[in-house]
Amino acid sequence: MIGDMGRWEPNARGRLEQAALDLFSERGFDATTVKEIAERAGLTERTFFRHFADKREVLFGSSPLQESLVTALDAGPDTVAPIDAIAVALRVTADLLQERRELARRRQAIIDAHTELQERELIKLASLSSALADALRRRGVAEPAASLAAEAGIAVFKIAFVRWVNESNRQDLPELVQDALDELKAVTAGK
Amino acid sequence: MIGDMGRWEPNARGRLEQAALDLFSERGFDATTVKEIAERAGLTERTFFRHFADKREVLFGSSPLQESLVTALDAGPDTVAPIDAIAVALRVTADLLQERRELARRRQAIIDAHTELQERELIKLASLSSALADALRRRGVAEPAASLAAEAGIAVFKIAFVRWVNESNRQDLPELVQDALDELKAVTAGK
DNA sequence: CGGGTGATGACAGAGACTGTCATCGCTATG
DNA sequence: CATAGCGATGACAGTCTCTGTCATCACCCG
Repeated sequence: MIGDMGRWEPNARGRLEQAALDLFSERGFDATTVKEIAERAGLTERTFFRHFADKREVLFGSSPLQESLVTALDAGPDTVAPIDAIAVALRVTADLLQERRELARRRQAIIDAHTELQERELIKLASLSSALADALRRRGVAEPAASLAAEAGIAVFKIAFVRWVNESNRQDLPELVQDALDELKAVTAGK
Repeated sequence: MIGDMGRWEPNARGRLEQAALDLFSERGFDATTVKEIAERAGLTERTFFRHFADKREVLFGSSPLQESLVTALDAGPDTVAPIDAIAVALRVTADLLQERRELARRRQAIIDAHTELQERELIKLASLSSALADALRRRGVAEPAASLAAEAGIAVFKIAFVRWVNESNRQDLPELVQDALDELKAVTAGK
Protein backbone atom coordinates (compact mmCIF):
# COMPACT_ATOMS: atom_id res chain seq x y z
CA MET A 1 0.00 0.00 0.00
CA ILE A 2 1.32 3.37 -1.01
CA GLY A 3 -0.58 5.01 1.79
CA ASP A 4 -3.84 6.81 1.62
CA MET A 5 -3.41 9.80 -0.53
CA GLY A 6 -6.36 12.06 -0.89
CA ARG A 7 -7.95 12.69 -4.20
CA TRP A 8 -5.87 14.56 -6.69
CA GLU A 9 -2.58 12.85 -6.05
CA PRO A 10 -0.93 13.05 -9.47
CA ASN A 11 -0.68 10.25 -12.03
CA ALA A 12 -3.60 8.12 -10.93
CA ARG A 13 -3.34 6.07 -14.09
CA GLY A 14 0.33 5.33 -13.59
CA ARG A 15 -0.25 4.36 -9.98
CA LEU A 16 -2.96 1.94 -11.05
CA GLU A 17 -0.66 0.39 -13.65
CA GLN A 18 2.13 -0.05 -11.13
CA ALA A 19 -0.16 -1.49 -8.47
CA ALA A 20 -1.65 -3.91 -10.96
CA LEU A 21 1.74 -5.08 -12.22
CA ASP A 22 2.91 -5.70 -8.66
CA LEU A 23 -0.22 -7.50 -7.55
CA PHE A 24 -0.41 -9.64 -10.69
CA SER A 25 3.20 -10.66 -10.13
CA GLU A 26 2.64 -11.49 -6.48
CA ARG A 27 -0.70 -13.30 -6.55
CA GLY A 28 -1.50 -13.86 -10.20
CA PHE A 29 -4.09 -12.19 -12.37
CA ASP A 30 -7.12 -14.17 -11.25
CA ALA A 31 -6.39 -13.92 -7.56
CA THR A 32 -6.18 -10.14 -7.77
CA THR A 33 -9.39 -8.13 -7.64
CA VAL A 34 -9.81 -4.72 -9.18
CA LYS A 35 -10.76 -3.45 -5.76
CA GLU A 36 -7.37 -4.49 -4.43
CA ILE A 37 -5.54 -2.78 -7.27
CA ALA A 38 -7.47 0.41 -6.72
CA GLU A 39 -6.89 0.37 -2.98
CA ARG A 40 -3.16 -0.11 -3.39
CA ALA A 41 -3.17 2.92 -5.68
CA GLY A 42 -5.19 4.89 -3.13
CA LEU A 43 -8.29 4.94 -5.33
CA THR A 44 -11.62 3.18 -5.65
CA GLU A 45 -12.73 0.39 -7.93
CA ARG A 46 -15.02 2.78 -9.79
CA THR A 47 -12.10 5.05 -10.61
CA PHE A 48 -10.11 2.13 -11.95
CA PHE A 49 -12.78 1.57 -14.56
CA ARG A 50 -12.72 5.22 -15.51
CA HIS A 51 -9.06 4.85 -16.48
CA PHE A 52 -9.19 1.37 -18.02
CA ALA A 53 -12.00 -0.25 -19.97
CA ASP A 54 -11.50 -3.52 -18.15
CA LYS A 55 -9.22 -5.35 -15.77
CA ARG A 56 -6.93 -6.62 -18.54
CA GLU A 57 -6.43 -3.28 -20.19
CA VAL A 58 -4.31 -2.00 -17.32
CA LEU A 59 -1.49 -4.16 -18.71
CA PHE A 60 -1.88 -2.88 -22.26
CA GLY A 61 -2.83 0.75 -21.82
CA SER A 62 0.49 2.29 -22.74
CA SER A 63 2.01 0.71 -25.80
CA PRO A 64 4.30 3.01 -27.80
CA LEU A 65 5.00 0.26 -30.33
CA GLN A 66 2.23 1.16 -32.74
CA GLU A 67 3.24 4.79 -33.00
CA SER A 68 6.88 3.89 -33.53
CA LEU A 69 6.12 1.35 -36.23
CA VAL A 70 3.82 3.61 -38.19
CA THR A 71 6.06 6.64 -37.88
CA ALA A 72 9.06 4.69 -39.07
CA LEU A 73 7.11 3.30 -41.99
CA ASP A 74 5.79 6.67 -43.07
CA ALA A 75 9.26 8.18 -42.80
CA GLY A 76 11.06 5.86 -45.18
CA PRO A 77 11.29 6.51 -48.93
CA ASP A 78 8.46 5.14 -51.06
CA THR A 79 10.82 3.47 -53.45
CA VAL A 80 11.89 0.45 -51.44
CA ALA A 81 9.92 -2.79 -51.55
CA PRO A 82 7.16 -3.14 -48.90
CA ILE A 83 8.91 -5.94 -47.10
CA ASP A 84 12.08 -3.90 -46.75
CA ALA A 85 10.17 -0.88 -45.49
CA ILE A 86 8.62 -3.12 -42.86
CA ALA A 87 12.00 -4.57 -41.99
CA VAL A 88 13.34 -1.11 -41.22
CA ALA A 89 10.32 -0.15 -39.13
CA LEU A 90 10.53 -3.40 -37.18
CA ARG A 91 14.21 -2.94 -36.41
CA VAL A 92 13.77 0.64 -35.28
CA THR A 93 10.90 -0.36 -33.00
CA ALA A 94 12.80 -3.37 -31.72
CA ASP A 95 15.58 -1.06 -30.71
CA LEU A 96 13.13 1.09 -28.74
CA LEU A 97 11.67 -1.90 -26.97
CA GLN A 98 15.11 -3.13 -26.05
CA GLU A 99 15.57 -0.39 -23.50
CA ARG A 100 12.76 -1.73 -21.34
CA ARG A 101 13.82 -5.33 -21.24
CA GLU A 102 13.08 -6.05 -17.58
CA LEU A 103 9.65 -4.47 -17.72
CA ALA A 104 8.92 -6.44 -20.87
CA ARG A 105 9.98 -9.68 -19.21
CA ARG A 106 7.88 -9.08 -16.14
CA ARG A 107 4.84 -8.15 -18.16
CA GLN A 108 5.26 -11.11 -20.49
CA ALA A 109 5.53 -13.54 -17.59
CA ILE A 110 2.13 -12.40 -16.38
CA ILE A 111 0.59 -12.57 -19.84
CA ASP A 112 1.99 -16.02 -20.55
CA ALA A 113 0.34 -17.35 -17.42
CA HIS A 114 -3.20 -16.32 -18.36
CA THR A 115 -5.13 -17.12 -21.50
CA GLU A 116 -7.40 -14.09 -21.14
CA LEU A 117 -4.36 -11.85 -21.26
CA GLN A 118 -3.00 -13.62 -24.31
CA GLU A 119 -6.29 -12.88 -26.03
CA ARG A 120 -5.88 -9.22 -25.32
CA GLU A 121 -2.30 -9.27 -26.52
CA LEU A 122 -3.29 -10.93 -29.77
CA ILE A 123 -5.91 -8.34 -30.55
CA LYS A 124 -3.42 -5.57 -29.85
CA LEU A 125 -1.07 -7.19 -32.32
CA ALA A 126 -3.90 -7.47 -34.83
CA SER A 127 -4.53 -3.78 -34.42
CA LEU A 128 -0.83 -3.21 -34.97
CA SER A 129 -0.95 -5.27 -38.13
CA SER A 130 -3.92 -3.29 -39.33
CA ALA A 131 -2.12 -0.01 -38.74
CA LEU A 132 0.90 -1.34 -40.60
CA ALA A 133 -1.25 -2.31 -43.56
CA ASP A 134 -2.80 1.16 -43.58
CA ALA A 135 0.64 2.75 -43.65
CA LEU A 136 1.66 0.51 -46.52
CA ARG A 137 -1.43 1.47 -48.48
CA ARG A 138 -0.51 5.10 -47.93
CA ARG A 139 2.74 4.21 -49.66
CA GLY A 140 0.80 2.94 -52.63
CA VAL A 141 0.95 -0.77 -51.86
CA ALA A 142 -2.16 -2.57 -53.10
CA GLU A 143 -4.26 -5.21 -51.38
CA PRO A 144 -3.81 -7.95 -50.51
CA ALA A 145 -0.08 -7.33 -50.59
CA ALA A 146 -0.31 -4.67 -47.88
CA SER A 147 -2.20 -6.88 -45.43
CA LEU A 148 0.00 -9.86 -46.14
CA ALA A 149 3.20 -7.92 -45.68
CA ALA A 150 1.86 -6.47 -42.44
CA GLU A 151 0.81 -9.86 -41.10
CA ALA A 152 4.14 -11.34 -42.08
CA GLY A 153 5.94 -8.50 -40.35
CA ILE A 154 4.01 -9.02 -37.13
CA ALA A 155 4.69 -12.75 -37.26
CA VAL A 156 8.39 -12.06 -37.61
CA PHE A 157 8.32 -9.63 -34.73
CA LYS A 158 6.42 -12.04 -32.49
CA ILE A 159 8.88 -14.84 -33.03
CA ALA A 160 11.90 -12.62 -32.53
CA PHE A 161 10.33 -11.19 -29.38
CA VAL A 162 9.72 -14.60 -27.86
CA ARG A 163 13.35 -15.54 -28.36
CA TRP A 164 14.57 -12.23 -26.98
CA VAL A 165 12.47 -12.49 -23.83
CA ASN A 166 13.29 -16.11 -23.09
CA GLU A 167 17.00 -16.24 -23.78
CA SER A 168 18.99 -15.53 -20.66
CA ASN A 169 21.90 -14.15 -22.62
CA ARG A 170 21.29 -10.69 -23.95
CA GLN A 171 20.79 -10.99 -27.63
CA ASP A 172 20.19 -7.97 -29.77
CA LEU A 173 16.47 -7.72 -30.60
CA PRO A 174 16.88 -5.90 -33.91
CA GLU A 175 19.27 -8.64 -34.97
CA LEU A 176 16.82 -11.34 -33.95
CA VAL A 177 14.17 -9.56 -35.98
CA GLN A 178 16.41 -9.51 -39.01
CA ASP A 179 17.23 -13.19 -38.59
CA ALA A 180 13.57 -14.12 -38.35
CA LEU A 181 12.79 -12.11 -41.45
CA ASP A 182 15.55 -13.85 -43.37
CA GLU A 183 14.17 -17.19 -42.23
CA LEU A 184 10.72 -16.23 -43.43
CA LYS A 185 12.08 -15.24 -46.80
CA ALA A 186 13.84 -18.57 -47.06
CA VAL A 187 10.73 -20.48 -46.06
CA THR A 188 8.38 -18.73 -48.46
CA ALA A 189 10.87 -19.09 -51.26
CA GLY A 190 10.06 -22.79 -51.12
CA LYS A 191 13.56 -23.50 -49.85
CA MET B 1 -38.45 -21.09 -27.78
CA ILE B 2 -38.15 -24.74 -28.67
CA GLY B 3 -40.63 -25.64 -25.98
CA ASP B 4 -39.97 -27.03 -22.59
CA MET B 5 -38.36 -30.33 -22.96
CA GLY B 6 -37.61 -32.25 -19.84
CA ARG B 7 -34.14 -33.20 -18.89
CA TRP B 8 -32.42 -35.64 -21.15
CA GLU B 9 -33.61 -34.31 -24.43
CA PRO B 10 -30.75 -35.24 -26.74
CA ASN B 11 -28.00 -32.94 -27.98
CA ALA B 12 -28.09 -30.33 -25.25
CA ARG B 13 -24.85 -28.86 -26.50
CA GLY B 14 -26.10 -28.50 -30.05
CA ARG B 15 -29.33 -26.89 -28.85
CA LEU B 16 -27.33 -24.36 -26.86
CA GLU B 17 -25.18 -23.54 -29.88
CA GLN B 18 -28.22 -23.05 -32.08
CA ALA B 19 -30.06 -20.94 -29.52
CA ALA B 20 -27.00 -18.78 -29.01
CA LEU B 21 -26.45 -18.26 -32.72
CA ASP B 22 -30.08 -17.21 -33.17
CA LEU B 23 -30.17 -14.88 -30.19
CA PHE B 24 -26.82 -13.29 -31.02
CA SER B 25 -28.09 -12.63 -34.54
CA GLU B 26 -31.36 -11.15 -33.33
CA ARG B 27 -30.23 -8.99 -30.43
CA GLY B 28 -26.46 -8.94 -30.55
CA PHE B 29 -23.97 -10.62 -28.26
CA ASP B 30 -24.07 -8.14 -25.40
CA ALA B 31 -27.82 -7.87 -25.27
CA THR B 32 -28.15 -11.63 -24.91
CA THR B 33 -27.76 -13.18 -21.48
CA VAL B 34 -26.62 -16.72 -20.87
CA LYS B 35 -29.86 -17.30 -19.00
CA GLU B 36 -31.83 -16.47 -22.14
CA ILE B 37 -29.75 -18.83 -24.27
CA ALA B 38 -30.22 -21.63 -21.78
CA GLU B 39 -33.96 -21.06 -21.53
CA ARG B 40 -34.41 -21.11 -25.29
CA ALA B 41 -32.57 -24.42 -25.32
CA GLY B 42 -34.78 -25.71 -22.51
CA LEU B 43 -31.96 -25.76 -20.00
CA THR B 44 -30.62 -23.68 -17.13
CA GLU B 45 -27.81 -21.20 -17.01
CA ARG B 46 -25.75 -23.54 -14.86
CA THR B 47 -25.95 -26.25 -17.48
CA PHE B 48 -24.77 -23.84 -20.16
CA PHE B 49 -21.54 -23.37 -18.23
CA ARG B 50 -21.12 -27.11 -17.95
CA HIS B 51 -21.00 -27.34 -21.74
CA PHE B 52 -19.04 -24.17 -22.47
CA ALA B 53 -16.29 -22.60 -20.45
CA ASP B 54 -17.72 -19.14 -21.03
CA LYS B 55 -20.33 -17.25 -22.99
CA ARG B 56 -18.08 -16.72 -26.00
CA GLU B 57 -17.04 -20.32 -26.32
CA VAL B 58 -20.48 -21.36 -27.53
CA LEU B 59 -19.54 -19.83 -30.90
CA PHE B 60 -16.19 -21.60 -31.10
CA GLY B 61 -16.84 -24.97 -29.50
CA SER B 62 -16.95 -27.06 -32.65
CA SER B 63 -14.16 -26.21 -35.01
CA PRO B 64 -13.09 -29.06 -37.28
CA LEU B 65 -10.48 -26.88 -38.94
CA GLN B 66 -7.61 -27.80 -36.66
CA GLU B 67 -8.05 -31.51 -37.11
CA SER B 68 -8.32 -31.18 -40.87
CA LEU B 69 -5.22 -29.04 -41.15
CA VAL B 70 -3.05 -31.27 -39.01
CA THR B 71 -4.29 -34.47 -40.61
CA ALA B 72 -3.63 -33.13 -44.07
CA LEU B 73 -0.17 -32.00 -43.07
CA ASP B 74 0.76 -35.31 -41.49
CA ALA B 75 -0.53 -37.19 -44.53
CA GLY B 76 1.64 -35.52 -47.16
CA PRO B 77 5.11 -36.80 -48.08
CA ASP B 78 8.02 -35.46 -46.07
CA THR B 79 9.96 -34.51 -49.13
CA VAL B 80 8.15 -31.34 -50.18
CA ALA B 81 9.14 -27.94 -48.85
CA PRO B 82 7.30 -26.82 -45.67
CA ILE B 83 5.49 -24.01 -47.41
CA ASP B 84 4.14 -26.35 -50.05
CA ALA B 85 3.00 -28.87 -47.47
CA ILE B 86 1.13 -26.06 -45.76
CA ALA B 87 -0.35 -24.93 -49.03
CA VAL B 88 -1.84 -28.36 -49.61
CA ALA B 89 -3.25 -28.58 -46.10
CA LEU B 90 -4.76 -25.11 -46.38
CA ARG B 91 -6.45 -25.90 -49.66
CA VAL B 92 -7.90 -29.17 -48.43
CA THR B 93 -9.26 -27.46 -45.33
CA ALA B 94 -10.58 -24.53 -47.35
CA ASP B 95 -12.51 -26.99 -49.43
CA LEU B 96 -14.09 -28.45 -46.30
CA LEU B 97 -15.06 -25.06 -44.98
CA GLN B 98 -16.61 -24.14 -48.27
CA GLU B 99 -19.52 -26.47 -47.72
CA ARG B 100 -20.76 -24.43 -44.77
CA ARG B 101 -20.65 -21.02 -46.34
CA GLU B 102 -23.90 -19.64 -44.95
CA LEU B 103 -23.14 -20.77 -41.41
CA ALA B 104 -19.68 -19.26 -41.72
CA ARG B 105 -21.11 -15.95 -42.89
CA ARG B 106 -23.64 -15.78 -40.10
CA ARG B 107 -21.07 -16.63 -37.50
CA GLN B 108 -18.56 -14.17 -38.86
CA ALA B 109 -21.10 -11.35 -38.88
CA ILE B 110 -21.59 -11.85 -35.16
CA ILE B 111 -17.88 -12.05 -34.47
CA ASP B 112 -17.08 -8.95 -36.51
CA ALA B 113 -19.53 -6.94 -34.44
CA HIS B 114 -17.89 -7.64 -31.07
CA THR B 115 -14.31 -7.14 -30.02
CA GLU B 116 -14.49 -9.77 -27.30
CA LEU B 117 -15.41 -12.35 -29.90
CA GLN B 118 -12.58 -11.28 -32.16
CA GLU B 119 -10.23 -11.88 -29.25
CA ARG B 120 -11.46 -15.41 -28.91
CA GLU B 121 -11.18 -15.99 -32.62
CA LEU B 122 -7.59 -14.78 -32.65
CA ILE B 123 -6.54 -17.11 -29.89
CA LYS B 124 -8.17 -20.02 -31.68
CA LEU B 125 -6.15 -19.12 -34.75
CA ALA B 126 -3.01 -18.90 -32.63
CA SER B 127 -3.73 -22.38 -31.34
CA LEU B 128 -4.16 -23.49 -34.93
CA SER B 129 -0.83 -21.97 -35.83
CA SER B 130 0.79 -23.72 -32.92
CA ALA B 131 -0.64 -27.08 -34.01
CA LEU B 132 0.60 -26.46 -37.52
CA ALA B 133 4.08 -25.70 -36.27
CA ASP B 134 4.04 -28.92 -34.22
CA ALA B 135 3.07 -30.91 -37.29
CA LEU B 136 5.87 -29.30 -39.26
CA ARG B 137 8.37 -30.18 -36.58
CA ARG B 138 7.17 -33.77 -36.76
CA ARG B 139 8.14 -33.59 -40.42
CA GLY B 140 11.62 -32.58 -39.41
CA VAL B 141 11.34 -28.85 -39.96
CA ALA B 142 13.50 -26.90 -37.53
CA GLU B 143 12.71 -23.75 -35.57
CA PRO B 144 12.10 -20.98 -36.23
CA ALA B 145 11.20 -22.07 -39.75
CA ALA B 146 8.32 -24.21 -38.50
CA SER B 147 6.70 -21.42 -36.49
CA LEU B 148 7.22 -18.89 -39.25
CA ALA B 149 5.76 -21.12 -41.92
CA ALA B 150 2.78 -21.85 -39.68
CA GLU B 151 2.18 -18.18 -38.93
CA ALA B 152 2.50 -17.31 -42.58
CA GLY B 153 0.05 -20.05 -43.48
CA ILE B 154 -2.52 -18.77 -41.00
CA ALA B 155 -2.10 -15.23 -42.28
CA VAL B 156 -2.72 -16.43 -45.81
CA PHE B 157 -5.79 -18.33 -44.71
CA LYS B 158 -7.16 -15.37 -42.79
CA ILE B 159 -6.91 -13.02 -45.71
CA ALA B 160 -8.39 -15.50 -48.15
CA PHE B 161 -11.22 -16.19 -45.73
CA VAL B 162 -12.11 -12.53 -45.35
CA ARG B 163 -12.38 -12.16 -49.10
CA TRP B 164 -14.43 -15.32 -49.44
CA VAL B 165 -16.90 -14.29 -46.76
CA ASN B 166 -17.35 -10.73 -47.97
CA GLU B 167 -17.58 -11.18 -51.71
CA SER B 168 -21.15 -11.62 -52.86
CA ASN B 169 -20.13 -13.69 -55.87
CA ARG B 170 -19.16 -17.20 -54.99
CA GLN B 171 -15.44 -17.45 -55.37
CA ASP B 172 -13.63 -20.66 -54.77
CA LEU B 173 -11.99 -20.57 -51.34
CA PRO B 174 -9.11 -22.94 -52.17
CA GLU B 175 -8.33 -20.72 -55.14
CA LEU B 176 -8.37 -17.61 -53.00
CA VAL B 177 -6.00 -19.35 -50.60
CA GLN B 178 -3.63 -20.18 -53.43
CA ASP B 179 -3.78 -16.60 -54.71
CA ALA B 180 -3.01 -15.18 -51.29
CA LEU B 181 -0.09 -17.56 -50.90
CA ASP B 182 1.31 -16.53 -54.26
CA GLU B 183 0.97 -12.89 -53.21
CA LEU B 184 2.83 -13.58 -50.00
CA LYS B 185 5.63 -15.27 -51.90
CA ALA B 186 5.88 -12.27 -54.19
CA VAL B 187 5.91 -9.84 -51.27
CA THR B 188 8.55 -11.65 -49.25
CA ALA B 189 10.68 -12.07 -52.35
CA GLY B 190 11.26 -8.32 -52.09
CA LYS B 191 9.40 -7.77 -55.35
C1' DC C 1 -35.81 -54.01 -8.24
C1' DG C 2 -31.70 -51.51 -5.79
C1' DG C 3 -27.25 -49.29 -6.75
C1' DG C 4 -24.21 -46.76 -9.48
C1' DT C 5 -23.26 -43.06 -12.82
C1' DG C 6 -23.61 -39.01 -15.30
C1' DA C 7 -26.30 -35.04 -16.52
C1' DT C 8 -29.19 -31.54 -14.77
C1' DG C 9 -31.51 -28.17 -11.43
C1' DA C 10 -31.52 -25.10 -7.44
C1' DC C 11 -29.23 -21.98 -4.78
C1' DA C 12 -25.78 -19.00 -2.91
C1' DG C 13 -21.99 -16.08 -3.69
C1' DA C 14 -17.83 -13.63 -5.59
C1' DG C 15 -16.26 -10.52 -8.80
C1' DA C 16 -16.38 -7.61 -13.20
C1' DC C 17 -18.49 -3.84 -14.98
C1' DT C 18 -22.15 0.14 -15.48
C1' DG C 19 -25.33 4.00 -14.34
C1' DT C 20 -26.22 7.72 -11.45
C1' DC C 21 -25.63 11.29 -8.39
C1' DA C 22 -23.07 13.64 -4.82
C1' DT C 23 -18.68 15.61 -3.60
C1' DC C 24 -14.21 17.46 -3.97
C1' DG C 25 -10.25 20.33 -5.67
C1' DC C 26 -8.75 23.44 -9.06
C1' DT C 27 -9.40 27.57 -11.97
C1' DA C 28 -11.34 31.48 -14.30
C1' DT C 29 -13.78 35.58 -13.61
C1' DG C 30 -15.60 39.51 -11.53
C1' DC D 1 -11.65 37.31 -2.11
C1' DA D 2 -16.06 35.11 -3.44
C1' DT D 3 -18.14 32.09 -6.42
C1' DA D 4 -19.47 29.58 -10.31
C1' DG D 5 -17.97 26.14 -13.47
C1' DC D 6 -15.51 21.91 -14.57
C1' DG D 7 -13.16 17.66 -14.42
C1' DA D 8 -11.89 13.88 -11.43
C1' DT D 9 -13.29 11.07 -7.74
C1' DG D 10 -16.36 8.58 -4.27
C1' DA D 11 -20.53 6.16 -2.92
C1' DC D 12 -23.96 3.07 -3.93
C1' DA D 13 -27.06 0.11 -6.22
C1' DG D 14 -27.67 -3.10 -9.71
C1' DT D 15 -26.86 -6.58 -13.66
C1' DC D 16 -24.45 -10.21 -15.46
C1' DT D 17 -20.78 -13.71 -15.81
C1' DC D 18 -18.97 -17.52 -13.74
C1' DT D 19 -18.14 -20.98 -9.73
C1' DG D 20 -18.98 -24.18 -5.79
C1' DT D 21 -22.06 -27.24 -3.67
C1' DC D 22 -25.62 -30.34 -3.02
C1' DA D 23 -29.91 -32.47 -4.32
C1' DT D 24 -32.45 -34.70 -7.96
C1' DC D 25 -33.38 -37.16 -11.97
C1' DA D 26 -32.91 -40.51 -15.91
C1' DC D 27 -30.68 -44.43 -17.47
C1' DC D 28 -27.96 -48.76 -17.20
C1' DC D 29 -26.24 -52.84 -14.86
C1' DG D 30 -26.55 -56.75 -12.28
